[in-house]
Amino acid sequence: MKEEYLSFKNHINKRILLSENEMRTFISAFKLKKVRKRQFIIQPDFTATYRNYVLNGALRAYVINDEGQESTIQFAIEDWWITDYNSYIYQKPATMFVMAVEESILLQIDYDTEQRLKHSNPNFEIFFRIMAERSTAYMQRRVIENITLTAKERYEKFLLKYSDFSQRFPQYAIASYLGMSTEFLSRIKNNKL
Amino acid sequence: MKEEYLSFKNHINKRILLSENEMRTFISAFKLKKVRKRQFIIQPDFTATYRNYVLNGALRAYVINDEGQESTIQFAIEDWWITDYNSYIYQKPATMFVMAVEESILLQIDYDTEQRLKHSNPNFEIFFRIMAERSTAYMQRRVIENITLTAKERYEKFLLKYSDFSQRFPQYAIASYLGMSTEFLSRIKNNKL
DNA sequence: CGCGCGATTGAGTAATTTCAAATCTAGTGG
DNA sequence: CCACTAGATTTGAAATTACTCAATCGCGCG
Repeated sequence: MKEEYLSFKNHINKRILLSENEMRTFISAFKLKKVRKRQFIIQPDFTATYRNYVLNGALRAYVINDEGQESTIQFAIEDWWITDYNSYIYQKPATMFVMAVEESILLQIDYDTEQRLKHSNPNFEIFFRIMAERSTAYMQRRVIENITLTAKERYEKFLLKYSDFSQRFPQYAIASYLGMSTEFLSRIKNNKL
Repeated sequence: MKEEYLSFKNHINKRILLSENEMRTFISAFKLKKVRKRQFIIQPDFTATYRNYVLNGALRAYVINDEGQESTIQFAIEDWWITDYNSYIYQKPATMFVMAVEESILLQIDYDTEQRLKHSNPNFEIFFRIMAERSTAYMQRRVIENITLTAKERYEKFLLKYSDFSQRFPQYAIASYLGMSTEFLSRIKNNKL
């Protein structure tokens, strides 16, 4: 087992119990992929082929509406997953951009390989079920925060939970993640209200 | 197979392929539950024991914040599932209320039974994995709409997608689902802007 | 039949956006 | 390594969006 896969192995161990053999099988379904800064791994109209685990680096998923406004859907740094979820699970064209914000190293599994993996061993199926369940819970918490909190409260909560993110992603991306304008976030940060 | 379970059977068939035998096993893990109008099936501080499929009726999940303001998290009518998702999957105390808005008939599975069911047959595991995946995708679409659309746009999209809901749930519940005040929704509806 | 909750309306206010200009910053080529 | 530039952030002022509070209306349920 390569040293660089340690965090991934750890990630898996936190979710399911696998034998050494199973672990090897699981990990070997993933391919190492390096992406340069500003490189896109997913673009609208192309179907998302991969589910991506971030070994190293930082990426951002966002959509662009008719007026050209960006909305950040997801951030990912080390030990996070990222893809256009809708596109990946339904295997239909993406609506998102997923771009590397830093030079990054990913572990990629493609859709067909994932299906085969899951059918080959119920433990693998369980792993993806647990991932999906937690994603749902996570998304639901985000919905709740979005509809119940003010812009300032959303930003403060964001800082508490993801202090790393604010160092590694541009302010305008964070603003659009939190559903507010760049200017307004700037004013919140600098207490200009 | 009882006639009243037909919609449930159909719901399952759309997601996985089961033998007659498997279908019987699966369905028998659920218990029929009738709830009266205004009855709570989940309350804050109590752990959500059940995942609930709605055979008949209408329910609403909501949270109440420190200032006493309600926010609707989810609606459920026939052929929808409802629970406090966070509470159920992590088996920790709920933060939501789930209340029957109409007299309703539910199919309930409790947490332990669900675990046993999943471990007894990979097909059942697949079913819950697919449910969770689709929930994540669904939640993500809701997040996107929340951060990209104005109040009016959110309401219009809601009407298109869930025209049934606006008949069966009170206006203030829909407003809080969409993250706006009751008064503002009323003005949108009646073009008083 | 009336009570009470939910929906509507009006007026004033708060939150947030928009637009435009100024300032800062990081990356690029010379 | 520095100067330049494009992009990112900040600031100000005005406009818009949405909320709050209070009063009224409407209607379904007991």
